[in-house]
Amino acid sequence: MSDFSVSTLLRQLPYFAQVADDFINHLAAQAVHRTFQPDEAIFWEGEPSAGLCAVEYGRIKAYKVSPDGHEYILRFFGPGDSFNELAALDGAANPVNTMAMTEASVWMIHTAVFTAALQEDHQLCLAVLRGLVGRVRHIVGRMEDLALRPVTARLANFLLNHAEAASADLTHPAITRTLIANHLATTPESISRSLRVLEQAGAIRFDRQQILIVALDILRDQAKL
Amino acid sequence: MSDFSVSTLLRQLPYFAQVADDFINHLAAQAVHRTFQPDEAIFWEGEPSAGLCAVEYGRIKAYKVSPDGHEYILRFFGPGDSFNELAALDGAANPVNTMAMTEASVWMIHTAVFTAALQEDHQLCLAVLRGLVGRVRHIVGRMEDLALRPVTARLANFLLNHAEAASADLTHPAITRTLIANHLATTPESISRSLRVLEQAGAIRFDRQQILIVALDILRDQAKL
DNA sequence: CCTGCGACTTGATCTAAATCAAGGCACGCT
DNA sequence: AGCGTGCCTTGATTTAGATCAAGTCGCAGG
Repeated sequence: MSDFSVSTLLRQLPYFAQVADDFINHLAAQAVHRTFQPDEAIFWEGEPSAGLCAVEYGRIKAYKVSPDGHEYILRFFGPGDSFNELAALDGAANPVNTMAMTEASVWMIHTAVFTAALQEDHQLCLAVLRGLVGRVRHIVGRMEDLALRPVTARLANFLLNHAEAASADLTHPAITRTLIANHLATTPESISRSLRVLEQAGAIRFDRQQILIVALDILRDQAKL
Repeated sequence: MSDFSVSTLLRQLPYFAQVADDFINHLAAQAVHRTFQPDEAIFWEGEPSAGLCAVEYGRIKAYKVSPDGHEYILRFFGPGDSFNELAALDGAANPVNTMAMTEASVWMIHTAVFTAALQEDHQLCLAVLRGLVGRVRHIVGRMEDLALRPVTARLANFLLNHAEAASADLTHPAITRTLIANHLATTPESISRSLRVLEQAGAIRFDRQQILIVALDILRDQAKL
């Protein structure tokens, strides 16, 4: 904990960038802190809203599970990310399962506190709206991927997205191939083969377990954008 | 046009339910009207924002096309629906293509007008936020479908959604099997075979080209929810 | 009534990707 | 160093669903 400040964490969230200091402090004072072990569930789909969550540290996944046990990961979160906006906004059930992939520290703002803040602060409302619009645009891209593109193109797309976004860098951490597979709605084996295809095409290289992007243009081509 | 009133149309949109009359009239005064022939494009993906669109009459589809010509329909619209909120909200390019499937009449509110309204009216802002949250929840369900469920389950799910929602009823209109196929990211042949499976299972019946839902519970079971 | 067109059905292949099944490699632990 | 244990790779096989190819049905127009 030491000199960590929840206010600072909240301030980093795009939603709260424009919000007055007092307001931030007010919210921060009501935030609830929890830590999680690797593979520990944070909350389950269908449960009453867990409120708005902000990641202090650690890596988290949001996922769905099919009746026959297949996992589909909708999104990864890292430090400075927030999640569960949907339930925090409408007060209905959590839309997905979330789980800590590493040790993680999360601050949670109760639904009632957050919605009250929205009622009061027009700027906050606009910021959340902006954030949500960006989210939907991103999701639409992912749907297009799932509906229209083969595995290799989805993978190329994934690598492109994460080339810039440091949010979930491909480097060492807990981003295993199985995780990528579950995120792209495919299998580890297919990821392996597709990585080989991209390597053959000259888009990427392997440096001792590391995926290195060699040619963005070739990658873009493979992504069929 | 006769005694049709744009204000009344806007008032029906969930976004504008709580907004003051003057404000509605102000927006209505600035709305641009256009009609479209069957199979006529309304706007293209990537073009500058066409603004917020409201359907007076007709049936419209929002869709993406892959490089190899496959079409994926994200959503259908009918009278009283609005679309292109994303571009209207952030002013960036239209996220998808839209096309009139039948003769259609659409009213468009310029992006600048709409965003100005949002700046001014907190209630409007909250209403749009609510609407968007609902949209994302729905989309997440569709993603889960695409990622985790086979065609028959997706189809069962589709039939369930449209059993209540009169918005796009399965009855006579332009909702052909090819359209359903493109909406569920599959082919007309697969839809045909899956319909047969659902019939066999006792979930639906055919009455001269019509799909009739016989047993909601069996359908729910097939949807693997 | 015939004719032709468009959408649906049905069957026969084909194919991308999932599943199944060994190995191999790297790292942590004793 | 020796040895698991996980994760990744690679190959063989299977399968859901796409594609290809005929028909069939219903309807509109002559």
